[in-house]
Amino acid sequence: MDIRTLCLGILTMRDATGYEIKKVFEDDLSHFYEASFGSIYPALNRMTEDGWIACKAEAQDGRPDKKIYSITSAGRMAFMDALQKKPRKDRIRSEFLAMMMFSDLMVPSRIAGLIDERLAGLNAHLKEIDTCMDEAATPNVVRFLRGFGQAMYRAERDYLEENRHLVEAQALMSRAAAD
Amino acid sequence: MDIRTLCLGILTMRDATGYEIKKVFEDDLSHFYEASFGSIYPALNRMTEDGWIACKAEAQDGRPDKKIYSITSAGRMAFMDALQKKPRKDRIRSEFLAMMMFSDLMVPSRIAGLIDERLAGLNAHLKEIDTCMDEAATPNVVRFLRGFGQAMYRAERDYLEENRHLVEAQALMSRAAAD
DNA sequence: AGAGTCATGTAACGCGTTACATGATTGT
DNA sequence: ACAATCATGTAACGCGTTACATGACTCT
Repeated sequence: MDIRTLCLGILTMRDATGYEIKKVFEDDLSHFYEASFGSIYPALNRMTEDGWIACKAEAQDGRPDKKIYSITSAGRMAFMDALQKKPRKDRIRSEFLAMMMFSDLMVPSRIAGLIDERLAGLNAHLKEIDTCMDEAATPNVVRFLRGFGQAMYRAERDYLEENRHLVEAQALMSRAAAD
Repeated sequence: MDIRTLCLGILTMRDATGYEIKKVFEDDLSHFYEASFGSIYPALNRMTEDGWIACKAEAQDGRPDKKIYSITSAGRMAFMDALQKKPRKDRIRSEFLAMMMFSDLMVPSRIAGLIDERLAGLNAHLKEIDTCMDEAATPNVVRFLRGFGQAMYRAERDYLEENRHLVEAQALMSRAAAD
């Protein structure tokens, strides 16, 4: 499921511009996917060529024409096919954890700083989810996805708080051994 | 932190061949990073050119020469620099969750099947971690990383078990409304 | 005054996956 | 017999990021 296919999926839900699709990525998918304009706009152009989506341009003053995309029946079929394929393994890439692996090459204050920043980020995410979870009118699916993010962030926060000593103590021991 | 830099980091811990580096990715980093030979071997070649690592070839019979890489002082400095940069945001890409977003386009049995498979995968991961967590002689850092994976897998399992109804019920309701 | 929102795009570039190529040895 | 382990690599290709280009309107 590349960005292209995901854009197509979003267009099964409603007509949208590239700009609006980006917002769906930010609002609903941000915890487990991201996409930049540099990938969204070319994706839309290509799918238009392929006949999977159609585009109506709306003139605006002082801004580029607004291009409202809608899915075609060929596009809808293509997306249904994509939903029948088995999802591939998650791709995760965490530089934070990769750095933790080398904690014995860092001074303790650096390790602590990294973990503190990470926790701050997690708490910020959680706060943000909390504020938008209250809103009624949120579809169940979006609730499910947001709740998923929430559960993961909480689990990570709890784990870090309880286990940071494993990397922080390790650094102290390596330094002690070096003396 | 690209694959190249991570290979360099692994070589701060011990000399290794490309093949062995791949195993470190599989054993210690698999929960939040992955790398294929197609990225590891070119990375090693390039870092050799750059003078960050050095290579000793060992002849073998019936197999390609074993190339044992070791980090140079220039390489060690480069890696220390990398550890001072602030880690970039995690990159996550979950096709499973992306598909869940479109649960109302799938028949209930398909949704249930996807979730069941996902749970099976999570349980398999957890089982695997359980078996290798017992081993003494596992460094604290590796414990920390494995424990991290464990905590995440458990959190996801629990979340899915408790909240799958949100996507499964949604599908039923959409279908009911369509009747 | 400055940040943020709306709105589209292109071009270069790097990164990494995938598939291919080779082939002996060891374990089930 | 068959799969897995050991061991290295290349080439094509796609995907996506990043930076750049443009510019008005609105909120603080």
